[in-house]
Amino acid sequence: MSSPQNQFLEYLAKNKMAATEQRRIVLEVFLGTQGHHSCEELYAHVSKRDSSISPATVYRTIKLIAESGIAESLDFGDGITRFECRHDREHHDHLVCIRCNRRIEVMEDRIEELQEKLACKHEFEVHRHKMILYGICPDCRKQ
Amino acid sequence: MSSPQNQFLEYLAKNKMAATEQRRIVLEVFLGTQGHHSCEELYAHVSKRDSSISPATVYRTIKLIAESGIAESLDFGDGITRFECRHDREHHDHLVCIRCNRRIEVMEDRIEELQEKLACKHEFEVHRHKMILYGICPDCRKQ
DNA sequence: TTATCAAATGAGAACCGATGTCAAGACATG
DNA sequence: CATGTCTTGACATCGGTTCTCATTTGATAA
Ligand SMILES: [Mn+2]
Ligand SMILES: [Mn+2]
Ligand SMILES: [Zn+2]
Ligand SMILES: [Zn+2]
Repeated sequence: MSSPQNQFLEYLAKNKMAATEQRRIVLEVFLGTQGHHSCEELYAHVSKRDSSISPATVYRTIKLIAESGIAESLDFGDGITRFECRHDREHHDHLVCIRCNRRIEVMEDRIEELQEKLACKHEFEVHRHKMILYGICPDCRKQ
Repeated sequence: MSSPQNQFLEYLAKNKMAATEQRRIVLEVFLGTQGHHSCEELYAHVSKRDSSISPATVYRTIKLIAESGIAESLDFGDGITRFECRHDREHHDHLVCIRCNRRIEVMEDRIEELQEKLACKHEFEVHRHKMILYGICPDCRKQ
């Protein structure tokens, strides 16, 4: 498997899009982060590297990065779209603490299997799914 | 179990809120609908009954109806908050067609159980969850 | 009943993440 | 290089929702 940088360049080439300096920088900054980040947060990091890059370019570029398969967009229901890196990572879902917003990443094969069966039963062809469990995390329960 | 009307009145009384004509009408209109409806759609129906009621009141009231437990707010990820009636209905999740937006309601006890176990494993106290499977519905697959 | 006053309403402004517009600038191709 | 298209930064605009505030209404007590 190629590096995310090459994967992105291939995606750009295949779609006849230019490999600009801004796109390279946004990708580098994104790859340098961990967790789930909003465009606003990414823009703050990008600005430190090159303050001339605009928020609009960050919005545009992270969307391309997601379309190339390197990032996944996440919607935790608070009106802010976040992105996380998909490169060399397995699929997972999230537990979200409604007190402190802590997010725990989880994966349960049997749930995934049952989701597929459930869809199959309705002759539905699943492309993706979203499963979020909202509640109180261990730390917040102790308080 | 009392009627949703009484349940709402009890909720209002308990929170020292007035049982206004507008609130009664929005509830009646909401109860008269089936499926998943946005505030804009509800407002259109409410207007037919009483054209003096404002959109803001519909937004405010449906939120109270949800807080009272009669409605549930749904987020299918398209930026529009929808509401569906919870009164005398079991919990369910949704399959969403990314072509025609058709929504199929599903319920799988084993998934619900595994979700609870999964949360338990992380010492997480689940309050609610969201599970949506996005894909192509049977009708759209045939095309 | 009627008076009282906090609560709710309608109208419209404001919010805010995100997208659109467009002239100026940068990239790929020869 | 020169060319033509793509991309960019700046800024306007969008749309669902929330806020603000003067006016009206409903709950409670006289
Ligand atoms: Mn994650
Ligand atoms: Mn439903
Ligand atoms: Zn927490
Ligand atoms: Zn369909």
